[in-house]
Amino acid sequence: MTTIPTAERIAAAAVTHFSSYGYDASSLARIAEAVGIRKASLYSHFSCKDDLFMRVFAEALQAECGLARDCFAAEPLAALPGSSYCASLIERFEKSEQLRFLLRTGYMPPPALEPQISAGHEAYLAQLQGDFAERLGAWGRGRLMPADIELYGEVYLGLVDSVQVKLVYTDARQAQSRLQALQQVLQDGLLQRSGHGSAVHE
Amino acid sequence: MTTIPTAERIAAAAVTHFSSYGYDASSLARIAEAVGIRKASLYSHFSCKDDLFMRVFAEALQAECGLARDCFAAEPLAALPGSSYCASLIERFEKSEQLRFLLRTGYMPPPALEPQISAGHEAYLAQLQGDFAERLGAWGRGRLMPADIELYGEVYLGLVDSVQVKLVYTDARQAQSRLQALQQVLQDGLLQRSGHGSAVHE
Amino acid sequence: MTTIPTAERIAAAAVTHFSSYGYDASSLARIAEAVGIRKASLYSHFSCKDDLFMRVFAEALQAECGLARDCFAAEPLAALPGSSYCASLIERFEKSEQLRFLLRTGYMPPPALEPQISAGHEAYLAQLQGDFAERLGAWGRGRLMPADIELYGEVYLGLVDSVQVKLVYTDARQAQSRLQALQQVLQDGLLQRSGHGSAVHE
Amino acid sequence: MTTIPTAERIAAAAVTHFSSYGYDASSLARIAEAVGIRKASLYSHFSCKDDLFMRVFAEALQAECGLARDCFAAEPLAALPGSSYCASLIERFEKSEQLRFLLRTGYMPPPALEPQISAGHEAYLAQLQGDFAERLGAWGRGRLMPADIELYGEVYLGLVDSVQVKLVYTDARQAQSRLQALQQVLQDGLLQRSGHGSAVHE
DNA sequence: TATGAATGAGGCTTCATTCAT
DNA sequence: TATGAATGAAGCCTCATTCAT
Repeated sequence: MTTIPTAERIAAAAVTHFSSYGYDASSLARIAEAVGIRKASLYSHFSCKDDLFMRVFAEALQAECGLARDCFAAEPLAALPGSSYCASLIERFEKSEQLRFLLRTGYMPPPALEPQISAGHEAYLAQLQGDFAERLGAWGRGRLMPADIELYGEVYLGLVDSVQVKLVYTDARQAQSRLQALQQVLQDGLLQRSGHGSAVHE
Repeated sequence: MTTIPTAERIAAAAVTHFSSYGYDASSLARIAEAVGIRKASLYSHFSCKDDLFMRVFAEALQAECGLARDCFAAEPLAALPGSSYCASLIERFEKSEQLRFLLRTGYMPPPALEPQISAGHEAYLAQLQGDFAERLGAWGRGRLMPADIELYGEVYLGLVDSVQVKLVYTDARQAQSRLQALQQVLQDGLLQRSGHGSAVHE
Repeated sequence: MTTIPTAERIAAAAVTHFSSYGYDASSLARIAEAVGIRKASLYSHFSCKDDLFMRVFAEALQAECGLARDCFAAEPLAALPGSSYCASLIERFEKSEQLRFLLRTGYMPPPALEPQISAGHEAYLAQLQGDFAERLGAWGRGRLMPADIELYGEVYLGLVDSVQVKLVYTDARQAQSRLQALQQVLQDGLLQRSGHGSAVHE
Repeated sequence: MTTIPTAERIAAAAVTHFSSYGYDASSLARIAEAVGIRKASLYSHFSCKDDLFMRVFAEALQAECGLARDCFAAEPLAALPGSSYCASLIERFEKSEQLRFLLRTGYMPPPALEPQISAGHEAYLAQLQGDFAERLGAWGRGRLMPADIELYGEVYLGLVDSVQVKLVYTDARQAQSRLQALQQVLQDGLLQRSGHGSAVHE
């Protein structure tokens, strides 16, 4: 029987609120209420609202980076590179408050925190691109030129953004059909460039 | 010598503030100050903050829909369908407060206004998809199957989302390279499906 | 086909609002809205809120005084003095916005208007007492002493206040039963003092 | 040396203001000022203006009910039933802010609070009537019929209302003469009905 | 007579934060 | 670690009133 540390419960409540209402419309009073403590008690764990926000952001980002890495690592060589992670995104979106928080508050962070948020986001995207490139290299078995790898890396990031937008805007179902469409075109292009005949299927 | 009506000046200031700080962090006091009137005077023109927000949103959306339509209408038949509009997006983003407002506040609208915002956004996307499909049909000269048109319509929306995200997140330069990458793949696919040889260029 | 002058329509709307919400909670904006004109137009008819209030108050008071006078004048000599007016109060209360206004805003007038309101109210009560005394003299056919007439005049005002309070607080039905109880006792006393035997009825 | 808790000082200031100006014309800013704290500090003790109002109302009502009960309990059996409480009302009115608040804000409570206010008021009246009836039974030594007791209960409430109205409207002196007049008639009636000869005095 | 626009004052309420306990 | 109380700043909005048209 372990009790969850207060700081963690605060972070969890914060994720929920920031994700639902954004930074400005989330009030420390309501977060405290959700945790079941008084407003002033928050300051025993976090120095200010920004601190709380940045900690949950960093946590969520790190978690996402870890999951992404795992997805890429576990992906079969023959699979369309990066497809596991996209599937994972869609699958997790409705279950994971943390993921929703990450995607929703990436847009329009409080101006004061923008630099750190952006830096974190870029690191995440860089990792994705790197993982994808590595995977793509293996998938292409040397038949893809560096320029192709770079091109498709960019395309892959666009695909991820697009899926994320669809998740945030609408829902998992529509994100799924968008993913399929984009992956179809991505795959067609890759097969063509990697010298496969047009008859080769996924 | 015409003077700009106060209501329009308010709307303009509102677009600036909402675009820069978001709905919650934009205060009517500062908007009034930017216009050069007193806070209470706003209420001679708008019934409340939400009303002001929705009006500038509707205006921005309508303007964007009009510009999109114009782009598609003026696009050469041989051009990659929808490329004019994407170019227009990137070109206008840094100049047009209204466009920035539209893209930035599409994400995380105030919960109370979410339904109307979403409805507007969906209409915009539907128009884009319709215009693209029509253009694509003409471009393909009957060699594209309906399923292809549908597939690439979805892909085109993904491309637009992706470019918009890149604009909002980072800047026009990165949005431009992403656009090029995605258009490259889009074009490759279209050429292949429409039976053009690989030598055929846009 | 005659049109009702705007000033009268304003007064009518004002009576409704003041009666329902009191002076402070009644806003000129909503009164204007009820009339179907703009707020500023009110000032073409009344110089300020207090002026409007005092005019409808004076009107209501005058109307009530007139009705009271009529009630007393038309009352059969044998009737319990003042009973007609009390019956009239109860009967009119639910139909007459003006009466409700008078009774409700008599209590707690805006401090600035208190002197005038009080003066008006006292004049109304004085008239009631005078009319009652005259009627009572006739009813008693000289068998009541001046001290009795004075005593019962006070009692009658108490009865009226009490009925009015019951109307304002609760409803006509309860005001009716209170009236009956008080009149019973009033009558018993009068009969006794005027030397009637206990068999004499109203 | 005990310090008065802030919440109580707020309540006291609120009673003063509500009693003097009514609900709408009383501002939290001025109440806070009277207490010597900042406006925002009020919210450490009361959740909103209505909450503050209802709390002081409940307190005042409870106090009044207690005092009424005490008056009836301490009243000599031979005294005119309920006369002690009426005397107490008149005596306290000018000294007790709480009593003035209760009587003044019973009329025209803020519409949103009307139900609770009314319920409280009715409970108070019911208690009065009950206490009076019990006292009257003892006073009559079995010579009063139940119908008489009921009749005079209603009359007593009318008497109380009438005295309260006179207190609120005018002053203690006039309330006193009204009380005397009404009590005279009440007593006359009771003596007659309880079979006392006309020579029996109070 | 009517009104659109403007305004100073002020309404209630919430905010993040501090501090003594 | 937790909290009750306090607070300055700021939030949105409504008020009665004025004035030029």
